[in-house]
Amino acid sequence: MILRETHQPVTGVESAAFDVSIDNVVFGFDGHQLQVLLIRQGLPGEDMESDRFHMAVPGDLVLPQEELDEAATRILSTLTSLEGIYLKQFRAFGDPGRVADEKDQDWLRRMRPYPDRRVVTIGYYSLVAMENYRPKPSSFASRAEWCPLQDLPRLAFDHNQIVDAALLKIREDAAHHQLVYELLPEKFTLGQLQRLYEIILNRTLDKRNFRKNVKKMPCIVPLDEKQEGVLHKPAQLFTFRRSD
Amino acid sequence: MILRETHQPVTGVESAAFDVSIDNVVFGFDGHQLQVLLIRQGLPGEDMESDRFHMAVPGDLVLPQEELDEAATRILSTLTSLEGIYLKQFRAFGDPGRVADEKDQDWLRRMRPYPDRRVVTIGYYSLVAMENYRPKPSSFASRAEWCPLQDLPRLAFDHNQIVDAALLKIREDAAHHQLVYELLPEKFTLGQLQRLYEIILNRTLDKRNFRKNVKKMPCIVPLDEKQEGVLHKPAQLFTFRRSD
DNA sequence: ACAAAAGTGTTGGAGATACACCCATGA
DNA sequence: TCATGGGTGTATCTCCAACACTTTTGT
Repeated sequence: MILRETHQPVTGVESAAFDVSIDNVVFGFDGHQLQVLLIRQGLPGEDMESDRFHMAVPGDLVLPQEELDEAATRILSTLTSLEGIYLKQFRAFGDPGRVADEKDQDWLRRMRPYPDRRVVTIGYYSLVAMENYRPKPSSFASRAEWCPLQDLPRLAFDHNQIVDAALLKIREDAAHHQLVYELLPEKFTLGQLQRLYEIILNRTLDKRNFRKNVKKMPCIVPLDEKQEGVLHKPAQLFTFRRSD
Repeated sequence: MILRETHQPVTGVESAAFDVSIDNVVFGFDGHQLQVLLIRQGLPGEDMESDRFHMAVPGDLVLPQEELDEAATRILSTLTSLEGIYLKQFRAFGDPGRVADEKDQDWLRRMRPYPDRRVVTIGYYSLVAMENYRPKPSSFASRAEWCPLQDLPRLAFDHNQIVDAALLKIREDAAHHQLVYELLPEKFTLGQLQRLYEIILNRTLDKRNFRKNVKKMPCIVPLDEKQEGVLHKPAQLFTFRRSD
């Protein structure tokens, strides 16, 4: 039976209305492992260290007149001060109970105008060169910080699931030679580039074959510079040329 | 400025509430071209032939306690009687004006309890063997019918955009040797299979090479049957074995 | 001198591409 | 007999995988 078929308004307004939110999974790369950007969703006046279960991926409600992509950009920059980052939508999450867990209710009741309203969230992911971005906490997000993917704590709502889904997605995308660019600093070594691919693709690569392929890519160009201060033979530095 | 930061309820309830809907892009294959399943969203008592601008992809609102995938399945079967079809989420559409067009307002005002509410829709796509499914109209959807992808009319809301996005998506997925199975009848010829790939991949394939590859797939098995009633040499029929 | 990562070529196999003619049927 | 799509094999090329040793720096 479809309510709208009767042309009568649905009864129980609140139950029919949804909130729509955005959750951004921001991946960083420190040269060794993938990291995820988390915020501490503190309640006002609460000790920030008190409870790790309020760790969450940076997300918030979409405003009434806002496009989804715009919302994702706004929310990320508000919560983490990250600007000019390419965000890509990857999936919607709409389990009716995704926000109903006991551990999340307290926060919701204090921070959301309609804490009981069902929330459908749109997941976005993004890749960031960690060293270029040292996120500063905003007043709302009590703290933003990088966390290695391996030791993610239990996150708010269904955010662990959202991170997992985002990871699957970037694995797919990387196999197709997309992205990657965003995760590295402006100058990088071929060793770093290879480690990044190995982590994303989740397998080891042959060094010589890898370098052969890299040489064929016109967008990766060598610089007249070498690494300094490393305790081994210094590597040549490379950079990306996007306009090629 | 973030409203929730103040811990005050947002004013203007209606403007902050969203409807969430599902739109299903169902592709069919008739042996020659791709088709899309459309419904005529007639207003009650209106002549069905009166206005082509109410053609739409089968979609409706998500119910308050319904998972998104469930909603997609329910909505498709309610509107088209199609059952047991694999639906895959591919993207969310949230342009604030996506439902505001003049041509759509009349229908919304009569069929939706809150016609002015912003609607975020989650797009699903699906592939169907056309001959297995002759959709019967339900009472709500005045008529469901296949329409060749080439001559889609102007559709309701932003459905043309949604169909385009779905098409892009299945092209991607087909390059990865997924799906396809669903689009063919139980018994098919290699010619049909090749045409299907050519249409989805949007390029021509070499017949001999194509057949070489097919022979290597254990899931495509020859039958002891030939085409009948065709005006050329009858082709051998094949079928899919999913359990291999 | 040693530890640690950088850097460098060749070979063999698998898979993709290109290509042209005869066959069976219905009209 | 003709028009239509069905059906078949070979030669070449490109891409990918496997594989080991020398080099340069800091300590």
